[in-house]
Amino acid sequence: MPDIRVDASSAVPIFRQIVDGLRSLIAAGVYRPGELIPSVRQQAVTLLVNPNTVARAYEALEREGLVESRKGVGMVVATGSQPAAVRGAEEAVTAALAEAIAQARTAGMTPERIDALYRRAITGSGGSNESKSGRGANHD
Amino acid sequence: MPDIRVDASSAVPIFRQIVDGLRSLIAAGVYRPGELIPSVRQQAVTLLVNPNTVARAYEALEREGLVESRKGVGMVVATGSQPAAVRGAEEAVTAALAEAIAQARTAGMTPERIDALYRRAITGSGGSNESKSGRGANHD
Amino acid sequence: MPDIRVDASSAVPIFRQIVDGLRSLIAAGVYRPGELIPSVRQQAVTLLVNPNTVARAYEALEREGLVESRKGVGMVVATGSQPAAVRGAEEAVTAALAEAIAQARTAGMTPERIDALYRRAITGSGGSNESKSGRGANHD
Amino acid sequence: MPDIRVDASSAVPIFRQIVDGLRSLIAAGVYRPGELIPSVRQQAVTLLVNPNTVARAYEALEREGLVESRKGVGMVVATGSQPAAVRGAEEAVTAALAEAIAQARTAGMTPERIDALYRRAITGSGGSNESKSGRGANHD
DNA sequence: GTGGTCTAGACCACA
DNA sequence: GTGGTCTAGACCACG
Repeated sequence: MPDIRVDASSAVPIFRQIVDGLRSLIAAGVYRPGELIPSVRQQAVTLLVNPNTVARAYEALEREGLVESRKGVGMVVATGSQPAAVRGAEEAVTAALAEAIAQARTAGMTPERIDALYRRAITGSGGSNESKSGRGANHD
Repeated sequence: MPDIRVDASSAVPIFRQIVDGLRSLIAAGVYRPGELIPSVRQQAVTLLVNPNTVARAYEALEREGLVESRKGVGMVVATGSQPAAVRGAEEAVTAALAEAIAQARTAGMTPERIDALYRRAITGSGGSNESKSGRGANHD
Repeated sequence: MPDIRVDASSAVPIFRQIVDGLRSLIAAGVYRPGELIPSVRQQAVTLLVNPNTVARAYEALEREGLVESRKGVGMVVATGSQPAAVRGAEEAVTAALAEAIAQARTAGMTPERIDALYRRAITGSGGSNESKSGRGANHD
Repeated sequence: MPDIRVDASSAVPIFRQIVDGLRSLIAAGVYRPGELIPSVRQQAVTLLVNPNTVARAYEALEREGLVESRKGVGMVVATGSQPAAVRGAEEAVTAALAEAIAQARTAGMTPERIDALYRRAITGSGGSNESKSGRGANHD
């Protein structure tokens, strides 16, 4: 399923959804080094978004070093991009988690309470890791 | 910490920082029902922001039902606001955590990996509960 | 029951609540011409409001001609004030109704629909005149 | 009447007039789900008000769930907004009517008298349904 | 003194 | 182009 889905009514900007989506696909090995990613115009048609938005996303991916533009050819996945994509995704997730945790701390929550909320959030969203996480967590 | 701090260079809007800060203070019981919160003008001086920005935050707090505006008097903390403030803060944190987790999942991370990132994020930001992860705590 | 009740958390200004309350008491004959109404200070204590607010209300009542200030004595109900109070109350109510109706019209509601809403509003608030109003309207 | 009119000298705030006006247009089906409503700047020019005032109205409409903001695009009418708009408008009118009726009751008016005032208010403002109301009682 | 509203003008991210 | 946010300064009703 080498396709991305974009939610226009989401609070997260469309160009960022595209960046995150492609980074995930590269991290997961769906797009392999050297492979061409869809052209800006094609991607725009596929996702039903403005080409400028796709171009902006591709530009960000290029700055991240995950793709390279080959003149006359298009954007190709960079060599060694897969671990970089994994790292980038983890950094993004860690930053998001840290922000949520900071917000919780300023609200005066104890680490235990934050743990409880995290547990609830991760189990409530399709997760099923309570048996192998080695943590006797009781999610409520 | 009987005061709010505002970071103008943050990505989160100032008025939202004020909302979150006051919600936390109400949740923590610093401001009790019936009590007056600082006036718009006074708060503006304290936080070094424009009065309109404070007014916007107060308006949002009123919509949340945490405070009530008394014309000519000021904004008083609503009765029963404390549990509502706690609930509101937890909902906001849970939503932020859920969003981060969703992002991680789309990047193909395993729950164990997400757990590791969460652990790193919470210990690196002032937390200190990694030793007691046996979790005898009752999180509710 | 010659007392007024004031709701500080209401949207209608306190001074107006006092005006409306006293006007109603005069219209109902509870306060009769020549009779003294409570002093500003006493009324302020009774209603738990700012004396300035009571003074403002009394001023409005005096402008309406419902009460007169007798120097050294206090505010007395004016002669012939009862029908004037009735008239004033009806004018206020008519104005409020007209405003609601105008709002409904700009929303594109038909007179029949407005009638239905009015019927529902008046029966739902302690009224019991659906039998004598002779209207077969179905209030939904 | 595919347009809104704003009365700056009215007691009702301009931004609320805009909210009510657009809600009516959505309720009437003039603006359909998915459609763009006039941009903040354009609406400001049309109504001769400050863009901030329009933005404030649009923000309120978004909180009501009647429109959604698409960054860089504009405000689009939300799906299922039409019945919601009708409901919202009727709730507002009913509340206004109920408030007027409550005021009348505290003034000691009988339901019949209130009916008479309502009749007068609705016929005096462009209505013409007094002939089909089947009501023998025309109290004025 | 209080909050509520409006104007004017600016900068930003996004599409 | 769009909406989102912030500043500055003003006027108003209310208590």
